[in-house]
Amino acid sequence: MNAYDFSSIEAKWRKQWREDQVYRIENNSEKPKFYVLDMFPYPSGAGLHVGHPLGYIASDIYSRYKRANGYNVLHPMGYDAFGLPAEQYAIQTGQHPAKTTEENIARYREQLDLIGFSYDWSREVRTSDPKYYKWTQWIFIQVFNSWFNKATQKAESIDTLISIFENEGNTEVNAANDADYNFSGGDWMGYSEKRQQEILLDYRLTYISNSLVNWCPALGTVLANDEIKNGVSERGGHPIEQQKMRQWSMRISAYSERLLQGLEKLDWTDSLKEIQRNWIGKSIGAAVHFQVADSDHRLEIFTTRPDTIFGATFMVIAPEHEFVEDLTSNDQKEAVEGYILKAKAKTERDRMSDVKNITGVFTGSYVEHPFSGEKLPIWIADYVLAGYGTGAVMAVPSGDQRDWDFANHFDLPIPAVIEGSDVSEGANEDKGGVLINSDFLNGMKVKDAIKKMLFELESKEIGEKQINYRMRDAVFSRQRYWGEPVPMYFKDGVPYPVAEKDLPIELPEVDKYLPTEDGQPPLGNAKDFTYSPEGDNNSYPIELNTMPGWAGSSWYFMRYMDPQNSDEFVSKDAVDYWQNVDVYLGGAEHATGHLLYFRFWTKVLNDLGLVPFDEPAKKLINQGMIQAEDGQKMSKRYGNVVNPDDIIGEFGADTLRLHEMFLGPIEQHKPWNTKGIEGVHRFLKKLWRLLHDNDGNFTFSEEKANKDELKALHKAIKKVSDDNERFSFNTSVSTFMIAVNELSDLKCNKREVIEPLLVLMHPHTPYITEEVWSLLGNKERIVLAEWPAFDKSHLVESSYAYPVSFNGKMRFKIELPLDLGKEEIEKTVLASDEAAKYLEGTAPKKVIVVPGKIVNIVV
RNA sequence: GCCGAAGUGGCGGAAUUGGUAGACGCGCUGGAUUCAAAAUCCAGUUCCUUCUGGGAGUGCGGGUUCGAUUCCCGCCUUCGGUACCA
Repeated sequence: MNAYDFSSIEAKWRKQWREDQVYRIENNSEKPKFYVLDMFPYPSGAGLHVGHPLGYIASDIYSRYKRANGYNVLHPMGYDAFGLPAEQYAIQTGQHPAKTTEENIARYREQLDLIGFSYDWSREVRTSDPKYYKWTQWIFIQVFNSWFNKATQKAESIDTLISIFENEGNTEVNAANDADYNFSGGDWMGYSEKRQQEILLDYRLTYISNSLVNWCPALGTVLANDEIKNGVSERGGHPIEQQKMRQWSMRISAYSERLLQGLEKLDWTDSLKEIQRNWIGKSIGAAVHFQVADSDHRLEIFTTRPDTIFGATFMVIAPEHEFVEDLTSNDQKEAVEGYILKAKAKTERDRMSDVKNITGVFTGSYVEHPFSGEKLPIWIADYVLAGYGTGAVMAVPSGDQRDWDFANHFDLPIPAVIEGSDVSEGANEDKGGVLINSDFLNGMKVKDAIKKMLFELESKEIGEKQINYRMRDAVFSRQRYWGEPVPMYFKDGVPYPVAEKDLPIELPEVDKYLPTEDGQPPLGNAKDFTYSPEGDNNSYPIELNTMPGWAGSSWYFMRYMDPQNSDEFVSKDAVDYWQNVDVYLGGAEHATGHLLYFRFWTKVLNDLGLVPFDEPAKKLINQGMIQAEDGQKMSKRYGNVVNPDDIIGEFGADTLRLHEMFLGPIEQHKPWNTKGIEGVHRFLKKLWRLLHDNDGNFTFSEEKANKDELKALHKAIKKVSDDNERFSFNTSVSTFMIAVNELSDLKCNKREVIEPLLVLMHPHTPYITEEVWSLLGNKERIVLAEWPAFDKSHLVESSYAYPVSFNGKMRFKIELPLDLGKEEIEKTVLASDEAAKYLEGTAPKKVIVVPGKIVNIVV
């Protein structure tokens, strides 16, 4: 044996570990469980660059560390394999996306294997595998067969709703729904099956609706709100249009409150929780009904400031508001129609870039102010959004800047209702003031005035307290090929779920991946894509939309627990043992997408009694991005991609792992640094030299370790344990370096010290530690070794070099026994020659002594 | 605009509970070894300075404290989220 030959060492152990199946984990164990999960990747054609494995390395270190500490650690990996790029490629080349996906996965696997991860690959999942998406479809059907009971704040089986309908109709039921009609139990019993199914669809947790969606013509599909950034598609940056389309949606809005409250008990970063809170967007206010003058209509508005109602001088409704036509007077008809036409023509982007441009039109109608009786004009303006609240607001120009801008532009009155407001300059949105010009609210503080007004509104029956959420239901249809088929067929225009025994509905073959000529999604190209339920000779059309990318990733963590189960999505035993994820690692960019849907599905499955927890991941760590050396994003386009395979070829996987960790804190963004890699590589060579003589022969000693050697070791045990516990893997690397430097200085290659050190380092650098471990004659793999116990007696010192400060500035050190009392310390320090120099003969004003820490002298 | 996170040497970063600022590594400088190089080793490396010493210093300005990178107030910059949410 000679120099540190990482290539052959790593190849040897890669093979050996695979043969020994050292990373295989059982569902039955006496040990406590621990679940460490990485966000699984989409296998793109470009392969991995050095930024991708950062989080995987960190989670691998943590998994190995936990395993060494006696846990049964579930640490799996798989692929989020459905997605747009494979399909775009298929459209261009005609290759089946399954084929390119397969190839990309093989490439990913090769790269991941080189790095030496401890994944239990027997548990791999792929969302595009029919054996997997069978259960995605099955969960979809469970969601379809559920409704949300607002009284219990839980999803329940649709059967309980049906029996309520049979007995008492829908007037009393408190459900999340889209039904704007009432019926009695008798009515229900008299309805046709079709009508009943249509009604149920308004209550189901997944439902079909004709709703305004974000249509992306370039991608040929609709997109969810979280897939749009700055008014264009996140993928590709294409323009978005608002369109009414028939879509499947999921009623995530029913879970707004629980998704919000659930954040409290999660150990996620504050910034990530804040992003989710903002996205959910809870606001507490009041719904107020304004009687439209000379009309039967009552205009319902939402406001968070009911106290400012006396400052309302006009109403504004969205261009899409349902009353637009009814409220438009004859002489305003032309103007209104022109305005609405213009508003419709604007894309999302135009509207956003047009914020400063104030537009609007008067309808010709008025409402009556419920307290003053004054007539207030109703305007239409696109600064009011149809999708939020009721799509109508009472405009209080002195209290809301947007209303102020609008009033200022159209010359409408701006009366102040808060003391001290300067309405000539702008609105006063401060909630700390006192009410004026407001009848019975005069002199009250805003908070009290809101309470009083709510009471008045409710007693006059013209309004009530209301809570609104910004988060909308999630569109669940994609007009694409490469996704899970929706397991629904249509009979008489009504959707029915496919029977469980007929799942999965497999993706049919098509001859082209584009929409059909009559505008159907790509699945419309399939021949005979129909379904015949048992006992029915007819065949019915199957839903042609596929599921969105987030479907498979919303529950994958459960499948890893029991990946081969063909009878259940996961067995009760497995999910009871493994529970939810203890540590989840991934990027913060999934804050409003994956991480919300992931929580949502978990809550639904929990409500339905299918899993015993209602949050998927207790702790979440967001790893930062590695930028290219030039500070830019690492991308093929800029030609600055660093491939981990190349680094491994030149320095080995241990060096790559160590270097990625040494770059800085895991959650921080940081540029790749090629120079620094030689430093960690040198360190590994130094470790190697510690155990090899000048001729390259392996050498070590069986002698007992002395005090200094044990001190160096136990200092490292303590520090590395602490650091690993708090995911500070960069500082554990520097601790290894310090330990090896000290042992090199001490010329210590004693087994008693080296073996525990190897175990400490093993999570970071599995290959070299396993090699040395086996050279030391160990038969068991280091992968299975126990974490060394820390013994603080090795660190106990009898004296300490006290830093002595004058006015907080460290001047010199003085070695004193640690058992010395405060007074003696003070006396000894003040009597020292060193101190005399700084005291210059004067007595100190004050002396602070913190035993074992510091001495500070004030002069 | 609003919300969140962060600003420390030439560079990546460390300082975990208010207690020696700059650990560890890179880079750089000088030296040893070598015919030479690679590799390795040793010493130095925050800045200023009148250099056996002194002064300044953790984005900027204040404050609390014997003592502040750490706590408080006000600003600046960078990054991330969000974008008329009533």
